[in-house]
Amino acid sequence: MRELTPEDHEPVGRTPGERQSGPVPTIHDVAAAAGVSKSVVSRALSGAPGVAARTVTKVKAAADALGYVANANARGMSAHRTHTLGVFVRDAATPFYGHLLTAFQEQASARGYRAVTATGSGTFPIEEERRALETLVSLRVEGLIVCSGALPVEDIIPFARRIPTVIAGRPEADPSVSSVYCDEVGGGRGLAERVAMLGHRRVAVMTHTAESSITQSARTMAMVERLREAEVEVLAFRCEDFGGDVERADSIVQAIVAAGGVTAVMAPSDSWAISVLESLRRMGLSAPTDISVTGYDGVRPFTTSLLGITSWRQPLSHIGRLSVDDVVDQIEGLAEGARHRSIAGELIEGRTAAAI
Amino acid sequence: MRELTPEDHEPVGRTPGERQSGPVPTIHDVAAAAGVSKSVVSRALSGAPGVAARTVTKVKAAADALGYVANANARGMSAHRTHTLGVFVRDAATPFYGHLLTAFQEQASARGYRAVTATGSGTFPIEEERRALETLVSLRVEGLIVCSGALPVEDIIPFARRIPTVIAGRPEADPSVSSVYCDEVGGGRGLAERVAMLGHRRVAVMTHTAESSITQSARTMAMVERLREAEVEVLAFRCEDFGGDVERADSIVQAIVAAGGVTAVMAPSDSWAISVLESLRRMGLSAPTDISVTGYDGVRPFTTSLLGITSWRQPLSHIGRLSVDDVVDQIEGLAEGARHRSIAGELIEGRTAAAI
DNA sequence: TTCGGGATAGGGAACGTTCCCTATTCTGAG
DNA sequence: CTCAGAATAGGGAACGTTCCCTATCCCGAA
Repeated sequence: MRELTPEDHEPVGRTPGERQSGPVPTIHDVAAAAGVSKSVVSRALSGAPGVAARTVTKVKAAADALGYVANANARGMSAHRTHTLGVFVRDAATPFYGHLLTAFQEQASARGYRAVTATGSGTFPIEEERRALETLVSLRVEGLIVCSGALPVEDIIPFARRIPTVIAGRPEADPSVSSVYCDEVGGGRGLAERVAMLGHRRVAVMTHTAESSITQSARTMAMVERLREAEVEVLAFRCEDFGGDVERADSIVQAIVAAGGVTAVMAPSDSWAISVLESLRRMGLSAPTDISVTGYDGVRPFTTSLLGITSWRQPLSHIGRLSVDDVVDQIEGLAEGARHRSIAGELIEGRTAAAI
Repeated sequence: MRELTPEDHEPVGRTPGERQSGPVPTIHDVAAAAGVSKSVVSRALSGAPGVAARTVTKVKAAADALGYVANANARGMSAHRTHTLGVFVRDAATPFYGHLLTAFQEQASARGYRAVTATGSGTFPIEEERRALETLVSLRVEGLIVCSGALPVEDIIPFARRIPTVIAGRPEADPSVSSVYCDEVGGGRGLAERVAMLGHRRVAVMTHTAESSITQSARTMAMVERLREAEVEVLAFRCEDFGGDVERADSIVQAIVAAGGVTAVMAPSDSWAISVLESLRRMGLSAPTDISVTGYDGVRPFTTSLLGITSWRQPLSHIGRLSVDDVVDQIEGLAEGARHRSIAGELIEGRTAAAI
């Protein structure tokens, strides 16, 4: 995208600001308007018993008229409950995290909680992620859902000791934090099995180290393992970055082609698979004619039939739902201790991988 | 995606929960640990003057040792400031909103604010969106950024009267609320001009009503207008849903093909364009050979060269940045009143639209 | 008529901060 | 040695709620 200059945005108009109604009304304002005490207002609006029906009506009318919205900060202080879940996702712009976010929000409200989200950006330094969790804690959220392929579990544990926490979307087996994830080993192996069954004997796997992505390293290790079991020759290529960076992809694909005889490339994500396919295209090659390509994640819009990526689908809405259930169960004392749940994914039969 | 059964997730393990360290420490705990008063702790940690250097060191050490994180609720109450911006996006799973979210977060932290996000899901009823804004207000955010193609401005104005507010990513000219958006008229017209220049004389435009999407109706109206100016015959097809729903797309595309002689389809978004391309594919047709197709938005991953969608790019990170600047300027009294800023987008020359 | 007791309303403390104001300590000049 | 005044520390109110406890009201029964 070209850099936009200041000239690109034209002020269309501006009107003098008349912020009305003065400061935000408090419970005292409502009490005064309704001619009752603040205690009565509190009970009337929260539906607590001990208030006459006609008083409730009167109070509600006064609250509506003033546009009263109770101060959640004060409520949190006094009631020692915020009914809020803190969600951290590494990169909201990625469809993978975006879908998780939506699932969290839906299930949280189904369970009677609000979800407050803090986000990073793809290139977030780890230290910033820790600070984001701290921000969430400062809001006194009652539970924490952490979605980051990068933040080490040791950085999460201190928070988990204080607040019910779940690590979502990545394999984690630490006994002190709950986790919900799509079975990465099963997924990596399943997809690799498919590639082996298609008859490929020399396969390039794009790998991560655990430092750069805990999730993706687990699945790519499983791919390598399963391919080797099928006596397939495996060539590993490091791709430490998160999404598919153009130059990175180009150089990796060139190296793969230069290695000679490779008939399939297994990318660690759909995003990377797209970058690989783009690189191949630039080199005048295409999948699966010249070389097979697989992705991983299986989330819209990557799954469009136009691209037909052969991939492995992670049931994100299910992961989201179970994650929220886990923290809420912890909060409400319905569950004791950390639980680890691994959910099965499934193969997406695309058109980018074919028999040799 | 098939429905996952409970059998799909296997508990991997569970350990007895030992939530340590008791309740979250307060400023009093830190004060006791450091052997000073709470006032000194407050000043030491906030960097306020009037505390001896060695006391600051001592207090910080005590706070670290206890894992003290100040209660933002209490701080907000006392200081009458929360340094928090409330962001509402309609559907976090959509790359369009996801990118905006990232931009908001980055610019907010650059300006010294934290951003708290509330999300809907594509099918959010309007009433729920209003409640989400109320939730944000209850947190006493200092500013509000609203991103929803659907929520009518009348529902936003009551909030804008109380709190600095900006409507982001959609054209809005109401004098009482700021807005930042990509020039929808310029974009719709620019893309239509391109289609006309390619020689198309009979074009299908997929339109929205303002009720279903304020943003998309503005751009499609501009498309229709510009095409008519070029004396191109325009056939309008309603597509009230938000993203590209498969059956919906199929029936619309069938209607377009049945209309006969249409050489180009202008979709209201890239998401819809993909659905249209998929439908065409199912019908054995392809773009641009049989019919040209254009999208709108120009955001990753829709912009992949593999799809090569002819589209119009909205500079989302720029929109995000200016939106945050606008609310923050309002909060800090650097700007008086509502401002409307329209930012130019640009044509993406793809391969799905060609000369007739 | 009086009184008990249920229904309803009000008062006040507490939550964890910040911020203002006062108390104490320290320093150096006269 | 005394004292002014700066530097530093501490005390207390306030923020807007909730929640517990007490006060008031009203009704019916004795």
